[in-house]
Amino acid sequence: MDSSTRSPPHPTIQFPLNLGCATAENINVNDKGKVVMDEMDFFSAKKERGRDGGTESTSRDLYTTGTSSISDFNVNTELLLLNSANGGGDQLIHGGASSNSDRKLNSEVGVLKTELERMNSENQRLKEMLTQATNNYNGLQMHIQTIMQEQQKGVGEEGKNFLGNGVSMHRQFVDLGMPGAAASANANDVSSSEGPSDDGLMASNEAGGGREGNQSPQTKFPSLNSHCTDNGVDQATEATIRKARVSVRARCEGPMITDGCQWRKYGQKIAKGNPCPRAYYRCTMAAGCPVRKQVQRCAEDRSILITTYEGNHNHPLPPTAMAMASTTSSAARMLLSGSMPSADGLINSSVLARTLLPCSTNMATISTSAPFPTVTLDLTQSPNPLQLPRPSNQIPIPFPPPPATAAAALLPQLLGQALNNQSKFSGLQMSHEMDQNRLQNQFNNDTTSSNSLQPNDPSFVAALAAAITSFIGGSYSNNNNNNNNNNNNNGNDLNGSSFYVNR
DNA sequence: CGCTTTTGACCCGCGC
DNA sequence: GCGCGGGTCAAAAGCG
Repeated sequence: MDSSTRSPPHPTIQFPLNLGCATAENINVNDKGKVVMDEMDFFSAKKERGRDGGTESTSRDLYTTGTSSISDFNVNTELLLLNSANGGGDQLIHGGASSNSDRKLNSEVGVLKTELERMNSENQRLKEMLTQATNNYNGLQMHIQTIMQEQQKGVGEEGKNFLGNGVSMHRQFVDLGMPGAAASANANDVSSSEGPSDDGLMASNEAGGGREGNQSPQTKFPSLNSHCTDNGVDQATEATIRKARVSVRARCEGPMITDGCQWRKYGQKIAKGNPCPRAYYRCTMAAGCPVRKQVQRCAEDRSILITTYEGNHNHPLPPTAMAMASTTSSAARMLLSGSMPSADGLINSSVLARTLLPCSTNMATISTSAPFPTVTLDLTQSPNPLQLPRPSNQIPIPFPPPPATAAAALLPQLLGQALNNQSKFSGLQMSHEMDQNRLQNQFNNDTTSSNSLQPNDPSFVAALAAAITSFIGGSYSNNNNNNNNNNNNNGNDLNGSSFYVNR
């Protein structure tokens, strides 16, 4: 694409990230005007010593031992100690320690050695604790999935599941042994690097080489019908979650809203009933990521862009992308949990809307009557979708940024939280709650220390306000991480959107 | 040259 | 069984 036509980086939610190395020395502005962080040089000390030509052997021995693997970090204490005596190592080795100073030095070395051994053992103990915690987490997750499966069975016995597409649900749940199992494991491996996360739960059910649901697993894997492993349940649930969708309606003049992810267009269709083409995108931030989205303009109002997300990422995400990812995950899980069933398949939005935004109504709709259960966020109906409960005048944000980008980035996060709260009632969100809280804390960072934000809670609203304020104040300088997401997300200046903050 | 976009063809589910 | 519509594939074209 023509880089000259690119719009300036879009503001996104700012996530103050202090890695302890953000000094004036390692923040540079590259030739494209972007602020970049220098890589931390953990070996600078080594270089220094190497240049000095001094005790290079000491540092080399230490570093080469320690950099083979982070997890297997072992300090060669013996070598270090032998050489650490400021040139006196030879004396220690060759028995030259006959003086009092040498004996004193020797005892100090012994103390240090003991201290290092103690720290090593402590490190080992911490690693064991981490392993145990991970195991506990996995066990809980398995337990949750089992409960979900039982609940699904219970619903199925009633002859019809809440999604209203029992046949396809059955098919999806039988998709337990799709060849994507290996890919799923890999996907989980990827996500596990960031700790417990929902991201890894959404393994691709298309990794088995095909379109989901196209081929009956009963014909492909007849033996899978009779028994289901826990792992299989996970995959089946993930496959089902992938069917759930989150739709965002926002006023946007550009081709897409910015959501922090990288997308690649793979198709375009003229859908019935809408002269505007529907574009199909898939996430390209990681190979095999199952997340897709559809982008289509509203037929009635061409300024409204409808973005529908499907699936969950199987890779680490930038913070702004996490917002969307958590939304889709939460929405899918809520729909799966059946916590808000409705006889006619259309769920009233009031509960969700009230939970989502106390001051706004009728902007969130959940529909299970569609081919796929869909949560729709309408950012266009209310002129104040993010109206905050402050008794003051409403003013539009006095900045030229694309407001709907912020709204689109914020609301999924809120929706995710709201949906999560809804889902709590079904008791199915234990692990996800952890993720949500983690995300929420990250989302709010130093603006709040809440461990369990509630959308109805004033603290939540305050946190939201802080986030928006943060977004407004520092958005332009914090968008580089997320707007390397190629050209797809560029040019979408959402000037026509209605996004206001009361002050 | 590699990546992305375009676009016609193809596959599949669903309703009649 | 047939046609329609949604979704995806993949070759060709475009672009930097």
